[in-house]
Amino acid sequence: MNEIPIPGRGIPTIASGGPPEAPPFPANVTLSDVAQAAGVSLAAASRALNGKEGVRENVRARVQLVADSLGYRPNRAAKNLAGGRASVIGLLLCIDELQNNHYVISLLQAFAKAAEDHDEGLMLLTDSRSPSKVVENLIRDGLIDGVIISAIALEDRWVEELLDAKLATVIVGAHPRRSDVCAVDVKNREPAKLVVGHMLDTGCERVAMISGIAHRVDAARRLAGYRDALLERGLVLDESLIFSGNFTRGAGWELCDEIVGARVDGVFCANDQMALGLHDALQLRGLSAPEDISLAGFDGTSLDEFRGLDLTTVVQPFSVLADTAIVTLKSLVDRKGAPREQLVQPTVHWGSTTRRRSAE
Amino acid sequence: MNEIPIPGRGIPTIASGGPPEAPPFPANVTLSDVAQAAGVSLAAASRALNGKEGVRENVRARVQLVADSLGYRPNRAAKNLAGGRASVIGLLLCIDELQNNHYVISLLQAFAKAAEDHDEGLMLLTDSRSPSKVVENLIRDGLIDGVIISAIALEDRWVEELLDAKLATVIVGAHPRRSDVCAVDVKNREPAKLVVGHMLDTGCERVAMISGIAHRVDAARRLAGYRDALLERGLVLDESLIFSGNFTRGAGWELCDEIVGARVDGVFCANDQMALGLHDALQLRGLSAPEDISLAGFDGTSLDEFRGLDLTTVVQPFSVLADTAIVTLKSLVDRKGAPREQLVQPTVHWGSTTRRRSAE
DNA sequence: GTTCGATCCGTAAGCGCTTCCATCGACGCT
DNA sequence: AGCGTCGATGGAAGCGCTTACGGATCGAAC
Repeated sequence: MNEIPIPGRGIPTIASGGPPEAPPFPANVTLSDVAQAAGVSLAAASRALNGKEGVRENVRARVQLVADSLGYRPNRAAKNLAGGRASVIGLLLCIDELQNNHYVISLLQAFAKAAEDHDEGLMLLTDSRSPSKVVENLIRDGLIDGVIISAIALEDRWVEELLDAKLATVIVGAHPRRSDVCAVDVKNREPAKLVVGHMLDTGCERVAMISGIAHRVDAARRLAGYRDALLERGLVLDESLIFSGNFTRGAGWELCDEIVGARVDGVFCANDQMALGLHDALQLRGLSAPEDISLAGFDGTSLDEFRGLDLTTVVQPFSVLADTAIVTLKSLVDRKGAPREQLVQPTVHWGSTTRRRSAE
Repeated sequence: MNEIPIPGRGIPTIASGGPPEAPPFPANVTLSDVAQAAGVSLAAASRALNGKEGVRENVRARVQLVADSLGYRPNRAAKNLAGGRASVIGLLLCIDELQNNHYVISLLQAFAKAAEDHDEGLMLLTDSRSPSKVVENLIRDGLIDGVIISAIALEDRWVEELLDAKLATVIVGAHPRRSDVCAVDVKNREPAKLVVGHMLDTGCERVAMISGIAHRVDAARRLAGYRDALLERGLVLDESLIFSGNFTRGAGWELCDEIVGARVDGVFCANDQMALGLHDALQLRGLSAPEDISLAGFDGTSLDEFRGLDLTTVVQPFSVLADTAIVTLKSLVDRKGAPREQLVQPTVHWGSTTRRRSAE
């Protein structure tokens, strides 16, 4: 079954040179090698391997089998040049965020993994040049099929440029302003409401929120979730309990005094980093969660943080996010169309920093 | 001067279509466009732009000028296919380290910037597949000129595979076992000695060290620097003051008790993250630096950490590291040869966590 | 049995670039 | 003046792939 006739392990390429010097890997197998071995033409082999029509199913299978057993790997440069997909995607993110933004790092990590899974190359693109410069490069270089862009902290100009340049683009993590761009995001509002609701249901009476950067959509949605929870329970919304943060650890740290002063018994932070900062500051003041203050965050990026803190948080399914984005981008590149906005469902990790429901 | 005759802003490509639909960017300029505009052959243009010999200097200048004014950008896919450099380099790192290892993140960031500076594309490679798989892909895909590999936390097999596959390779940050690989690293021993020496010279009498992962070369060198400082001052080396850490924040945190118990008045940590962990733990016990214990780290990755801690640390010149590595890789790719080991000089940031020399 | 259409497949033309090789002119020599 | 030499130059092949395009094959319908 597996026994496809392979033309001598030494593939019929150029004269194979002297006997003793074996190449480190089975010498490069080209599509034409595969075609020859499978007894079909170059064109047919290409069609077969790329799932295009115009090839009988049994031929396709045969070619596929031969390709596999020969260890054929398409040359991406050639593929791209000839007009096909290069199987390389770009990931555009704000380079400065890399340093301290756990969310961005998690995203990067997830995309690195997901790209491998999809057998796509991952080119790292950053905003260290002007949008138009970068976009220009991308188009001209011709070795990227599409771009995934983390809207976080990137000006809208980026998206504009990318779209105007007719590059396949998928946004991750924030709502697009334009109606012609695909976006993949996590649900923000609903889980925020869930967490805050839980805090209120388990004994908290004054739950504050440290919000994120005001103009960011995700921040707004999490805040909305917080409001929802309060309103649903008929509680009056105390605007003074909404502290404005900026998604950094420092923000949580610095807001500690104010928050303690506000005599709250619970704090929902728009992301984990702020929760961590707040937690540390509280600890320094001899206060602890959940005994003194219930604490919750968002993102799930601090779960790997060193032991000692088991934060309640809304865990972003980064790998799902990345996977979805890549699938979407691929279908965009193949002009198959794709849903404009996809929201994936996060899970809530109930850590030790919030009180658990006593009954149940 | 700038007035090179350009053949109508609409470059002579395909029929330019209707009048109103201007392309988002000056339509793709190919080398042949440039050649034509400059009045030379394709071959000559290629040679001119690539700095190869066989072109008169004035011709080269003219071609260059035309290329610039036309906004020519070589198509990397084509370039690569034809056997030239693609101007894309791979950066291989341990994907799991990305999450919590500040050093790796800084490295990544630095490389992203440096790559842009050198007009190189940056492909992110990870160790989520087996070395041979990855290497195989690289070779066959044919769109990478060479690989930079952060030896940190990667098994030696990676380097082996890469080298055996005859891929241009540069190691960053650790000493190679093989003598045929180029490496770029920061000086470890000397600055470690400097910092520890300073602690000893400014009042510390018992300086402990939290070492890094034992088998790692950088860890060993920093430890050696610590020893150097002690020995140089004729102090007896107390092995019990060397605590073994693992470069994580958690290690510093957890070693706090032991360290306090050892009644030391200074601690040199093999990296900043451990210093941070230790600092936090100390703070929680009501101890502070440098009043109670002088504290120093290594890497310089925590300087951007939220305010409140100004750690004394050996700052790795990440951008220099990245730049050097890329330059080295390029010359390797061009078969120009390169120094086998390059050590770049870090700077010491004297923060508030160590006592400053009273005089001076 | 011929004709038509659909389906499968092979031929060949590039994609944009590098590089080998032949050409060509200018120069220095006898 | 004639010849060899050498550097500058253009022509053309080809990197590995996709994709019109057209030829072959087969079944069905007349």
